Amino acid sequence: MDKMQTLSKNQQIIFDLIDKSPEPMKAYSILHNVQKKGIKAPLQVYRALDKLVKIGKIHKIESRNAFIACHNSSCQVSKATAFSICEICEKVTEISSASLSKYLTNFKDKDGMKYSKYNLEFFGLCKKCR
Amino acid sequence: MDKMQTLSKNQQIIFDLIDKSPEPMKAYSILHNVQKKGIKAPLQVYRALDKLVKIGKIHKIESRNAFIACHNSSCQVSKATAFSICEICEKVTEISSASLSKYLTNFKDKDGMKYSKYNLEFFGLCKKCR
DNA sequence: TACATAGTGTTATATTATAACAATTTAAAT
DNA sequence: ATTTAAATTGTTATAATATAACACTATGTA
Ligand SMILES: [Zn+2]
Ligand SMILES: [Zn+2]
Ligand SMILES: [Zn+2]
Ligand SMILES: [Zn+2]
Repeated sequence: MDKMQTLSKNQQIIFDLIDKSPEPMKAYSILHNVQKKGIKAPLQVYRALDKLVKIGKIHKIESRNAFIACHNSSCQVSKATAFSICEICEKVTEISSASLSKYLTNFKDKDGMKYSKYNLEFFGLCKKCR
Repeated sequence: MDKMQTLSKNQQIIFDLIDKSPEPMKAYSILHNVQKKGIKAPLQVYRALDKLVKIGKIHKIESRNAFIACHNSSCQVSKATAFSICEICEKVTEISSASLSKYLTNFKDKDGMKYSKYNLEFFGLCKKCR
């Protein structure tokens, strides 16, 4: 099912950085970190981010304007994403729950409408911060 | 349960504008619309927006950086929000589903952790756009 | 009154993201 | 192999979103 994607040079550099990061990274922090590798302009970063999001290698944490690598093969190329976010230390974890994704994928609103995509962000305190 | 909140002058002006709008409003569009009422600076808008979000009178649509009035008394002061977003016309509707909110409010992750807050955004095509 | 809390007005600045244009690389199709 | 289309890159400039810092004013409450 997963079509193998060959990343371009910039895409690979930026994906590797995000993938190694223990926390979500912001675009300009990414830029700062890849300037030594020749990526000099915001647009170069944003273009790679757009593509990486599109193919599901990373996700955007909308409430934080930050990006994390996907470690959940079942998240259907960014069509169904769920995260937990600690409001103190800002730790973000991708939630991988079959029952949750089943519930949301099948959810219908009052008019019987089903949706093609969703993003869910939970907030609370992580283990450490409680 | 709902404690009556008296809005300040700026808060009331900005809430009224958002409440009357048929679509989510962006901060600088709000600014533009209230300048004739004496609100001249972005910060005045953002401060009012922060407070209105905090007390649950409006919600922020994170994926769009836009704000809509809450019309759902059951959304527990912005602790549990769900929206449907049309990817063509950008129409946004607040979802009011007891079963959905029950499911998400009670959701526990793998470590048995419950969360104090969530925000869910569904994407698809609205009736008109299909 | 005295005090604390919330709100206001203002200027400046930080952060996040896209427009526009020219060139190059890559992948397919003939 | 040559042509063609699509994707990617590099670059400068600019748009859009959001906060810092400071001085002052209004409001609630002990
Ligand atoms: Zn994922
Ligand atoms: Zn934490
Ligand atoms: Zn609401
Ligand atoms: Zn629509």
